[in-house]
Amino acid sequence: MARPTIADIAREAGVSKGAVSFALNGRAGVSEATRERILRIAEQMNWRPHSAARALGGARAGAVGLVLARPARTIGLEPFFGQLLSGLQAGLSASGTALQLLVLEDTAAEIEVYRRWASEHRVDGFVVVDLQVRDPRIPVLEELGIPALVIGGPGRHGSLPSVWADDREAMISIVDYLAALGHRRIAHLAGLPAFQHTQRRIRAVRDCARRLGLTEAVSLPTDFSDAEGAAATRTLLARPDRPTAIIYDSDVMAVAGLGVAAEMGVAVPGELSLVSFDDSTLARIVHPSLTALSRDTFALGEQVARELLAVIADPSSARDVQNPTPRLTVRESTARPL
Amino acid sequence: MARPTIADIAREAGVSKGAVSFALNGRAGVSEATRERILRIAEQMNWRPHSAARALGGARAGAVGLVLARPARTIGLEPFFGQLLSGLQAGLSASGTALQLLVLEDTAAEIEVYRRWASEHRVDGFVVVDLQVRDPRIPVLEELGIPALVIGGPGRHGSLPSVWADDREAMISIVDYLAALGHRRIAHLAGLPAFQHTQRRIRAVRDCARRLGLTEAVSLPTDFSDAEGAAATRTLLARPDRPTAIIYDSDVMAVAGLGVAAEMGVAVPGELSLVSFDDSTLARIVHPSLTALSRDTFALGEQVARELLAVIADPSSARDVQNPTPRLTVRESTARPL
DNA sequence: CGGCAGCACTGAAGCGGTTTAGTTGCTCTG
DNA sequence: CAGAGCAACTAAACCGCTTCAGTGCTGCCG
Repeated sequence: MARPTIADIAREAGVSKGAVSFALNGRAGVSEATRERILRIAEQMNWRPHSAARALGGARAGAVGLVLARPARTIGLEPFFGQLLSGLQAGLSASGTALQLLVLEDTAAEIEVYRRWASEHRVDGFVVVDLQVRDPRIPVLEELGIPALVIGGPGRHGSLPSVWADDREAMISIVDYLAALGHRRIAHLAGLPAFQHTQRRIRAVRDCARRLGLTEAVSLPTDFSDAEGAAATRTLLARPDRPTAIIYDSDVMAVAGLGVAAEMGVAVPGELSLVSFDDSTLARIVHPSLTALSRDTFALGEQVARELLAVIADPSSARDVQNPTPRLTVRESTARPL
Repeated sequence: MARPTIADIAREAGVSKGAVSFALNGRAGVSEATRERILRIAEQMNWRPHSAARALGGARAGAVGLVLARPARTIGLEPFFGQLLSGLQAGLSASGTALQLLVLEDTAAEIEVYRRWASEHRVDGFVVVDLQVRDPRIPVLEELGIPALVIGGPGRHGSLPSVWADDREAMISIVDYLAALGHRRIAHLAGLPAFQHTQRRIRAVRDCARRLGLTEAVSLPTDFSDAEGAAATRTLLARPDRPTAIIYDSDVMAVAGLGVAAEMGVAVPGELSLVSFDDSTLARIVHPSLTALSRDTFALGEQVARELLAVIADPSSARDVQNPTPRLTVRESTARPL
């Protein structure tokens, strides 16, 4: 038989469609004996719910959306996203929820997709990343009234629940570590200034430098690309009073910076210490391996999935959850300055 | 009004639901004047189709599936997938088709997902990657009778259409290039032997070495991980008659190998030339930058999307399409041997 | 001018579930 | 022992859209 339906099961079991529906969804309304009989028949007929039919009738769509507005090519490169994706799926698969992924170029298009997917009932909720300073996506999602979970914060993300890690503490731990090694001239290659996390990290560096009396700590914004990371590193290293340590907001930029140092004949870690704000296999496999801030991105993804599913099931359960503060993993790229 | 339906439009336009459906889907059955009136009203009411309702009634689900059986953490690292993903989406978005992505650990689970998604009507077709030697997924997909497009080949992929590039020619171009530089001891760090493309590349190296009289060309299988890439490189470089050139099946392994060479004090490209079979930003940002085989993975994704949509629209249009053979991009990691 | 093809459109029947308003038949209670 | 209360189940509506068998009406041809 091609694709049995609950009507087939009902006929076979000699009950009504409604009874079958109750039985299959573990709801009250059928006796334990009948439920088991129905389940056995469904199993034996190899029945599977038709996701569209379920989504109709106002029920859940059985999927959540993750929309990324980034240049297509950075997405494959950032290990962060792969890890996050896997974690999300691990967390979602428990409830049989699928993940709809879309990568596109800008925030305007992203917002359009939120609108479309929400009105097409294609997803039950969204995961929002790369929180911006005055994020235009927030009011749209609030207006749509669809469950959405923000990764990042604490910060302005309206009424939407979030999962966040303490970027500020993490950045302070890096600067403290470098200062303890004896570094006085520290530079920070930040990401896009439009992102909230970039702002927080820049502020953390500034505050920390002030506290430690490091007058020369600078933060330079970039677009997160390897190209700008390399260019900025080159500029920094060409200065007469070049920094003895550089902190990169992403591992890709850190690796690019490492390449520039090698090219310019600046010894790492002898003459220059490098730290990446993001850890990944990438940071481990280069030589010298990079001291980096390790966070469990996979676990973050799982946590996000759990929270989002909770909000979908019960919108009033929305809350902000803190993810453990990332810890510094010391490798070969940092040492005392000469 | 909350979410207008075609019934609302029909009432507003003073026609039947059927007429509205015809108008909105560009089908015959309404006059041009009526169609425009209906479209204008739909637009004005901000109507969007309910994807589930459409998928019911036997129509399309409006999504295709990409299921990857790989360790979760490699997925984020391989730039190849990110690029492919973006390309796929670029190709799919034209027809408003979404991509359902799932990453899981093994092929058995992958097959289970094919079965489930197909019977739940969640997707209209699948993209299949990492073709294996006797791929168990092929017969399942054939049996399910659902459109599926294989990336990779030419090879045994049953009746399923494919998009493929000539790995063999590509590998030969690498070996020829290295031989022309004067290398005689060439090693090849291959990927998982279970993959068809691994086998093809190994055969190409062997045939080419024989033709050129390179008796010492060896291929070592790995699991594509940076760890095995590094370990195998270490083993090779520790040999008394160590190779003067190493070809890596992936950029991640190549970067890991580069790290090992630096660590062991083997100069690249002075004492050792390195070539990666996969190009990406990664290959460009390390120092020395890696000579690599460049293919337009984004374009590949687009092409795959186009072909898959064509097969979904008309199963009889299934065919094998060749993607341009990748070309070698020479960078800093290759030179004449000492 | 009758007949017939073709166009524009209607009305209703699904698609495969969920949900709700009954309907039985039974037990329990006062 | 009447009536309430409940468990177990049925029947039918409904979700939003597609599809198909009609139904008028027009226009053209012989």
